[in-house]
Amino acid sequence: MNNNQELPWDNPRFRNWVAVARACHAVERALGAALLPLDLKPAQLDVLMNLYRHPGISQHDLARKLLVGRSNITMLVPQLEKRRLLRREGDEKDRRILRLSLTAEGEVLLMQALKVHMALIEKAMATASPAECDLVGDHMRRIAEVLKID
Amino acid sequence: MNNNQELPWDNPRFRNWVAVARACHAVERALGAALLPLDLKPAQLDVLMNLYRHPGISQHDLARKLLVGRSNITMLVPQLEKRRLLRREGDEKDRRILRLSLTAEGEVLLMQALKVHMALIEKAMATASPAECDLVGDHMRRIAEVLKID
DNA sequence: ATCCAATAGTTCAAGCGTGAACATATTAGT
DNA sequence: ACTAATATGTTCACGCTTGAACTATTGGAT
Repeated sequence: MNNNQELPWDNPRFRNWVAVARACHAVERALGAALLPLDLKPAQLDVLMNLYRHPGISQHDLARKLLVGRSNITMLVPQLEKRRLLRREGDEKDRRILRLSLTAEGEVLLMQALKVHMALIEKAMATASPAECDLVGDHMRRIAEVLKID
Repeated sequence: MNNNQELPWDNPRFRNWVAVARACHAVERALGAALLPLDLKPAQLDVLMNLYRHPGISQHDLARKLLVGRSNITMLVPQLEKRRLLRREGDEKDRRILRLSLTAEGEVLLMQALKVHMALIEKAMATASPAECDLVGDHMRRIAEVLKID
């Protein structure tokens, strides 16, 4: 078995990306555990966060922002609607579109969940200086750009 | 609705972490698409990569390295075993343990998959200098450390 | 020796995410 | 106006991952 190609583990970019993926995975798991008391999944929190930032967003746009399929939103939204965490209203101009927004209840739960999320991220990111932190963020935004995400 | 807590979006650490999570998600999806021709899922590639680096690893240790449940490995391994990509041998000293290792076939497929993976990572990471890249990697390894991963 | 706790792996039911196929509504071309 | 293409959301079957309950094996305590 002759290595006629460079082995990925010898490549700094590859090794560093693996570290990124592992850290991401670890944080995701920790977040899932930390949110258990609120009976909220990370994916559901992502929805609430986006509704807070973009009230009245359509399901289609929400799916694009979350990098998931449209059908996923269809499955996700009714759960949150039943729990009165969000509202779903048909657009008057375009009757294909359903516009989503947080209820007061949803906003309250979101704030509780954000405290948990923030605490976790603080703990994880505290090991780097603000400047390093920004550098990491800039790099990641560039990656998302390269892979054509808006 | 009075903001008696700092909003996460005002916190650089939080915003930057969100960028990390999004980039990770984007790369994962891109990798899944790029591996389709090889009929290999990212999770399966992770297994093959770990077997290459740690031949004879037990299923339990593999699960810990991949940050997944033990049962996940139980479901994952037989598929790869049927495709003759890996071998599964009982430990002689401890008959509870099944030791996994790549077959020659598995190693060939792994190398093909790594070419695909490398190309994607190169494309993503190329937007940063080697020094920045290492800084990102170091930060992420520290995060994994904080969240107690070995 | 015997018993008990810890460890490795498996099984199973439940939940999540996906893409393809579909229904409905809108827009553009002619 | 009529038709075709496009856009939004839903349904459904499939595969992945999980955690709890289970079996088998090992090691240590008494």
